[in-house]
Amino acid sequence: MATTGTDLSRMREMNQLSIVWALRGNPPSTVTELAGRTGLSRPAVDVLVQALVTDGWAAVEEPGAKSVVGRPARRYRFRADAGHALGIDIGVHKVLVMLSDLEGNLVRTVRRPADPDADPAARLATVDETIDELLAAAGMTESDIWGLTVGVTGPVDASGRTSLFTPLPGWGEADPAGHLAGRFRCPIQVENDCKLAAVAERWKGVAQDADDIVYLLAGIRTGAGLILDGTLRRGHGGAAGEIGALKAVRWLDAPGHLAACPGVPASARPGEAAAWVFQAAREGNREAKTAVRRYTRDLAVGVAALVLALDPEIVVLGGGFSRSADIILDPLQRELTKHCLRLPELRTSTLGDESVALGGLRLALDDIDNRMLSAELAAPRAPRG
Amino acid sequence: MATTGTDLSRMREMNQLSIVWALRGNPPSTVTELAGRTGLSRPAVDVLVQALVTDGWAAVEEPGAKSVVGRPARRYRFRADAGHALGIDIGVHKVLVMLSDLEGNLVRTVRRPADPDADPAARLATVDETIDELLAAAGMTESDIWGLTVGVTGPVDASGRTSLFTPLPGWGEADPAGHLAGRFRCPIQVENDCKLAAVAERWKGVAQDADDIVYLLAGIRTGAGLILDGTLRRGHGGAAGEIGALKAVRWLDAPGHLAACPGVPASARPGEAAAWVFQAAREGNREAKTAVRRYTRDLAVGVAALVLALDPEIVVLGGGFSRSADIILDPLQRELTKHCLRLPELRTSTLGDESVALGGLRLALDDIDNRMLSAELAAPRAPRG
DNA sequence: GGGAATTAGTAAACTGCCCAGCGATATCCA
DNA sequence: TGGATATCGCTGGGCAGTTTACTAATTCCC
Repeated sequence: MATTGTDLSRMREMNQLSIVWALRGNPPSTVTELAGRTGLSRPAVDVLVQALVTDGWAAVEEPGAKSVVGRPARRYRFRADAGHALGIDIGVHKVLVMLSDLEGNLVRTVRRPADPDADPAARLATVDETIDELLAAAGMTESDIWGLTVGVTGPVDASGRTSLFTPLPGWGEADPAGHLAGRFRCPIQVENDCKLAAVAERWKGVAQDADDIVYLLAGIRTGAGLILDGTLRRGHGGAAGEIGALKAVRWLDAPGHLAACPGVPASARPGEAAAWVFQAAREGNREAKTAVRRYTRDLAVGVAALVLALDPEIVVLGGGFSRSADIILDPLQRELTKHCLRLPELRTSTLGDESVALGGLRLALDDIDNRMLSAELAAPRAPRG
Repeated sequence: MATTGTDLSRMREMNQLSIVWALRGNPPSTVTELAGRTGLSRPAVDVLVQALVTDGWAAVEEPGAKSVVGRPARRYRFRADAGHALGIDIGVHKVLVMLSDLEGNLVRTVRRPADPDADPAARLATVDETIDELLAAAGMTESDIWGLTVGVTGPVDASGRTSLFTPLPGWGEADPAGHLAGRFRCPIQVENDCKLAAVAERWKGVAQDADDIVYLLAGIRTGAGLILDGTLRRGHGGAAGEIGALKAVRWLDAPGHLAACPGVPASARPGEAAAWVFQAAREGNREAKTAVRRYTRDLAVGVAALVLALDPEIVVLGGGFSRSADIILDPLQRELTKHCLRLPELRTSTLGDESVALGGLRLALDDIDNRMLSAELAAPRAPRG
């Protein structure tokens, strides 16, 4: 811990930041309210917030509703539109890009389909087109983006590559960060999709109240993302949560139990087959119920390993199959009870397929915050890393 | 993040703390050196360090060796003896108590044997006697101790109980924190022994350079402790790392392969049996080698699960069997290679059976540091939580 | 409608802290 | 003994936040 000395100017910066933090996420606030939140005196807040206004970080909200006694106070709000962030989900079947302001309010979302067999160059071209469409529709340029995160499948190493393995054809050689660095000057993060989905669940999903979360991606692929002490865990090589690679954990084969269920229409694609089985199980089809039981049995081994390793507060069931949580949740819970010392709460994701892009937004916003905390905040422009 | 406003007095406290941090762990320092380390000006450091001296946190080191040109500078040192911490290991066969000063320098260690079958009351009585002996020998009283940590077997919940399970007879009902709170007024932590050993390895052991560590306790019992991002992970219920509870992970049975090896002397106690097998394997005994192979095969499944779940940088092999690392390490590494995506480095603990008490010391010292950071530091007395 | 009550905005004086700079001091070395 | 070098101790200046007091703008209530 290299606690470093402080002087007056740094103190002023810190107080200014504390006012930014007190403004953000709150309705337009009076100087008195800000003084209460920050612990500073009213005159101090006054001069600091006025500096924020002249720098463009804050704006005066004119009177509005006046229903209290005394002189009506000026209200200040954080100018969340001073900067923006992008969350980009490069999936197998789609590219999804979300744009938010500095407070995390969604400004615009653009989705484009992607060919599952597209090579990396074609896929990145689709990403570029999607970003083009979104920026044009929002009336922005690359320089308005202060940070962005790309979500991809497979474990991501420190350089932003997915060298170990990935279901995207040829993607091991792709360098999305390098590609996007060609047009964006802001910091670019690349992260595994499960990890981003986990972040999203804690931000806007069903796990907002928990600090220790295992996110389970249950779909055609199976994966996991871990949040411990409120922070995303990447692991030393970015491969945390890849428990599916263990042979004793039958995650690779687990979805096969669904596809192999007798009665599945021969023409069904993988995702459709699973949906068919879940629906059949719902209607009482014995063979479908067996298939689901086998699936959850295999799924549970890996989940139990993660639960025992990490002792989380909540396990979030996400991914495509979470739409059929009504069928999966009970058998999964029964299986987990067999394995675990202490059963964490099981919850079902409600974010749908936007979770990866959403988590990417959160990570980009966190990065912007960190840069604001370390660097001085001058006029609102992207604080450089 | 509730960044709160700062005023002058708080700034002074922070600067004073930054000087404490700059003094600590360094040889006696001149004002100029401290100014360089903290980024503060010389006069500021001067007045702050003098305040530290009058408060008893620092002391002047008189001249000493003078081999430089110019007027010799006064040298100040941190008074590490202003307070002390205890690390207490309540094991099955022994009670070990270690005393250190605020810099973590070991002052004294006392060890007493314990009856493996002793009930909690008798075991706590042994703990008390050990502490008595140590305090008397060090010429201290309970009030000189600013923080202490107790290491016990089994997962420890938030209340300091080991309610889930423990190899110590009757220990599930024991309340070591409550017992010690009777004589110590300082904060008392209770923690799982594997977790403390992991902390010790990062502090003074073989994993000082790593932030993501899996500590493997390999002995008559098998267990694990996790350090991620440089911090001990307890899990929401304190049961992180208890992967051995998974049936697919054969940790409970693994040591059995050693005890069941043909040729083990019938009279041997569990630990001696294992030592015999390792020695026999070293001498080329085929059956012993098979037993070791089986042991490491079972051990590796759980380790692989932890490695895949967390993607650590280093796996530390500790516990009683780590004395035979020369025999275990190679087969373990071979087994792990089969299971893992990316093999972390395997290292063998060198701390012996002091690691639990040592880790307890570190945790107690960390707690003291945190209290110093949050509270103001007046005269040196235990900063209250 | 007008005064009391209440709350916000503003200006001044005050305190505390760090910094820059200067002369005094202590030691070494030629 | 005197010069070189580096620390020590002190003083004035600047800056940030607090306190205090006063003015301004409303609402409430008689």
